[in-house]
Amino acid sequence: MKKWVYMKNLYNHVEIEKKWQEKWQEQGLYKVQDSVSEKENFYQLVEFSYPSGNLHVGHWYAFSVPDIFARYKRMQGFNVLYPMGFDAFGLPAENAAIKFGGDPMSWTYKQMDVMREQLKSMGAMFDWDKEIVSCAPEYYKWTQWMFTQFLKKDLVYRAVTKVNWCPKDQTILANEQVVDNKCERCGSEVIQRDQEQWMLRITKYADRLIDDLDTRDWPHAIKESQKNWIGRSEGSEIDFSFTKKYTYVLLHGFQGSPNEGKYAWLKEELEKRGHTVVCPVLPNTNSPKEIEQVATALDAVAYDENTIVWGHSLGSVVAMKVLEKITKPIAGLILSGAFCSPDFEEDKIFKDTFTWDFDVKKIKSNTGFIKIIQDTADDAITKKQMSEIETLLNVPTRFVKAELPHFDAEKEPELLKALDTKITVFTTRADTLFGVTYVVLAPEHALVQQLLSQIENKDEVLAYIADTKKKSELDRQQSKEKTGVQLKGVFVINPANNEVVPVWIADYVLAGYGTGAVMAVPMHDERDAEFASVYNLPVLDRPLVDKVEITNKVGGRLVSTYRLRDWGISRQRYWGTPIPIVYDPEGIAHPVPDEHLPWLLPTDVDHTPDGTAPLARSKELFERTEKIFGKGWKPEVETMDTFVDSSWYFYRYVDNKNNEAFASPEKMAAWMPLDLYMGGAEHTTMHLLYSRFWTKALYDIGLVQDTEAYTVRRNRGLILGPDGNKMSKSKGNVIDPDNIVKLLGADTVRMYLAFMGPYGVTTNYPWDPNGVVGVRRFLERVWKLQEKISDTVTTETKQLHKTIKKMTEDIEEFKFNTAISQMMILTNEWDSIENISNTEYKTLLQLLAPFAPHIAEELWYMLGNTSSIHLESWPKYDPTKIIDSTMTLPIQINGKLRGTIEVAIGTAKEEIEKLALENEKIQQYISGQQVKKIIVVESRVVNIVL
RNA sequence: GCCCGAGUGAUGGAAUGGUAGACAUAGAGGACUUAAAAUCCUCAGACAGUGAUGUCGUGCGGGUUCGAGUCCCGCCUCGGGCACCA
Repeated sequence: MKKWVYMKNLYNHVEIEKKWQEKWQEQGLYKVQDSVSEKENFYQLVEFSYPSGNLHVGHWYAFSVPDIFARYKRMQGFNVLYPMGFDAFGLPAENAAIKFGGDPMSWTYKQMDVMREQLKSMGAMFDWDKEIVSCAPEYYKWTQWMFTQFLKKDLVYRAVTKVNWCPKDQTILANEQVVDNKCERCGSEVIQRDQEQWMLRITKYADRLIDDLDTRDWPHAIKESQKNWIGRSEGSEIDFSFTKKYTYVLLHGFQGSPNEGKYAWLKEELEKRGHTVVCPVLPNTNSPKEIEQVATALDAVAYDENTIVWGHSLGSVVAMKVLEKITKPIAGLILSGAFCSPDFEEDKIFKDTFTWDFDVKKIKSNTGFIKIIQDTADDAITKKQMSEIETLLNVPTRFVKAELPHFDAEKEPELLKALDTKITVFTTRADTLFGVTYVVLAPEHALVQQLLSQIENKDEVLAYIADTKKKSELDRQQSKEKTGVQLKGVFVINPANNEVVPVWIADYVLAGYGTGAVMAVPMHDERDAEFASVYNLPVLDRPLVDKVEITNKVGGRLVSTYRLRDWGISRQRYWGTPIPIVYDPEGIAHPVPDEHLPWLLPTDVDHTPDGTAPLARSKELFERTEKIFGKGWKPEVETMDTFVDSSWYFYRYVDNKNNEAFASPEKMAAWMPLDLYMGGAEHTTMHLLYSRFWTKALYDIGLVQDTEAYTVRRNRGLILGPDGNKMSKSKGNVIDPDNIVKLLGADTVRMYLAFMGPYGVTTNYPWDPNGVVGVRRFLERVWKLQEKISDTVTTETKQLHKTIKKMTEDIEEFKFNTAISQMMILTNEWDSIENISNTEYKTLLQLLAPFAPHIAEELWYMLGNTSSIHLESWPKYDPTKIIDSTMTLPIQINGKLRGTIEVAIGTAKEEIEKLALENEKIQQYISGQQVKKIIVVESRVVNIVL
């Protein structure tokens, strides 16, 4: 840009742009009404911005180029909403506040003030009355409200992520805090536990999120990567039962009997599977005594390594007492509806007839595995009791939903699942089932722990599991050599042909995908083949069968499995939307009722991160909770992922001041779904997927009318530095838009960004400091063309109408670059003619207005107009005026261009053929050769084939 | 490895299967100027030729077609996404 100096006298952009920005604001030129008679609404949106501070070229590209389209649509007669706001929660504000002092809130609001002024310098048609700010209580009130609505619809739940848990310290440990599977601080054995975290059930929508993509006018790339991300694979779950048969002892509870539905049903089901089942009648079931019940249970069977004991309710207490007494270890202990203290609301009759101390050491050493399974909606025992027994035995509880509370239904499939051990594999190749030569479990698979007592090479297996745990995710990904260990002594049966196959563990099988277990078919699967060759496992070439048929035949299930995981939204951070949950003294979570929303983010918090949730340090928050809900109530101290805030913001723009609802149905009906959503490609699998899920969830609850919130989506690319690299301070290639705007004007910057290449494709364009000057020159040319206006000229040039036509078509396709070049072609032509008419020039200004709103407005008023050019309509071309009378037709010989002829439009084919052949130059080429064929493509080409 | 997308002058980029390189930048020459900048005019894919003109030319190799930057097959390179996903 070194050679260019602007001519102050000719066109003073600084003055003009400032003047019009102020006037527009005074006039309220861009105020948007919800409906304007005879105008169709058009809602265009660009992803709102994080208030990071200075506006960079990327912001200009993101917001000012779409403004061209918004203005164009407005001139086309649409009532256009093109709003702006701030995605204001998030980590950078916390970090900045730490770095520069102060608190995240005042820092954020200060940044927003700066950015708002910078955004205004673009001359965009934002209606600032529509602004939204995601960190404002009046906004996050609705984020919280939606969360509680989702909670009611079971779209929110807790507890899925596996975390390291120290049962003594009652705390989550980071991987770094676990040494040799022991707590770094207290030395207790660390267990892997499903930590309760707030999760959103996005996987429930996996199918719809994939299937509805087909209805969208979105870039192919987005659809592909969302599909990829969700990762649906359709296949079968197939059960492989163990060769080993057990003797089950089923112990019923207080006032129970083996004849009750679930016991009888379980007995039948287990016997069907070849096991022996003993179901003793425990004496005096209405007034049970420990001594006689335990004695009866002990007499029921000879307890040995093939015995599995299941105790339900009080039966779980009996079971534990049995385990204290037996002399040699059994295979396993399963407890359901279990407790270890008589801490019931009313005194139970067995309170004093049982003893409530347990020899945990003895119990544990007398059994191969312990499983606890509890009903989330249990009404017989309390959460506290569940937590007590978990702590007592130091075994993670599996929470399930029973058919009836406390597993009191006739049939309880979850119980059968817990009792009947088998390996369930997921496969997309059920057709290869006959070729299975072994089965592989993920080392973390729960079954491995359960099988431990019967594994002959226990030490080797444990060592391998420990090794796997030591490896970081990265390590596991990097080393592709297959490793694994056979679980010696453990075999399963292939349900298709009853062949007995060995079971292995290997870290190439992932616990988090499918069922965490695979059937290995080395004949048809590369990884299985690799593994088989490392460990010399057999490879069987068996005929393929029909997937569906075989799945049904072996009692398997056709299922889809997904790569997509549920969305964990809990953040141990300060600057975010507080999760509107409070806990009662029993520790049960309750949503904060609507009347207490917004559930305010406390301000009395030292937000310096130290790994714990900063809100836990807020005195005010805890006092507020007790004051509203009562003594012993505690607030949730986590905040939400900021992607939650941005999952619904497009609904708020249409009704941003509503205190009664997140948006009124009328306003949503007026504007939603978005007609056009533009944004960065980086949001493809996060924001775009989350917000789609959010919309569908709102739709299912009946809060919105759309299953998809945006009709058309376009991604844009990046603006690179002049050297073709991503702009970064360290590379010294950062273009500061403020400087260029000062030097060349906002109009020039907007238009240059639009001129670089087509918008809406994810191509990255380097900023050319010289290129931007070309656009400035063009604007000056337009300015100077005023001098050529003459009242005596009334004819309109053909080129003008061609320009209108081409620009209209190009803008519709976001090809602003060719639209601009067409304007340049027009002005280049005008440069070479003497005079132009007033109306022609006015039309040019109208065409220019969306691109360069300030200069167009200035010139418009200079022509004597008294109302804004931005209230004008987009020009229409006259089709009769673009018809040429003659045209140049290329003549090819054998497809090679050899000359051109001028012909009148509408000349008959025969005549064109004749003219072509008569052409002097063409004659030279033909010179005596035989013309085989002449192809005349109307107003395109003539091809002579020799 | 798998799945997308893209390869056109010195550069950004134009081209419903029909005159490849519009428009713009950079470049060369000229006009204006004491001079420079700005502005205006002209040239400009490569090679050969004084020239008219010819040959070649859209990542590479094939193919379809009267005709291919564009469609098909096989590669190469770059960019993006996913990745031991069963």
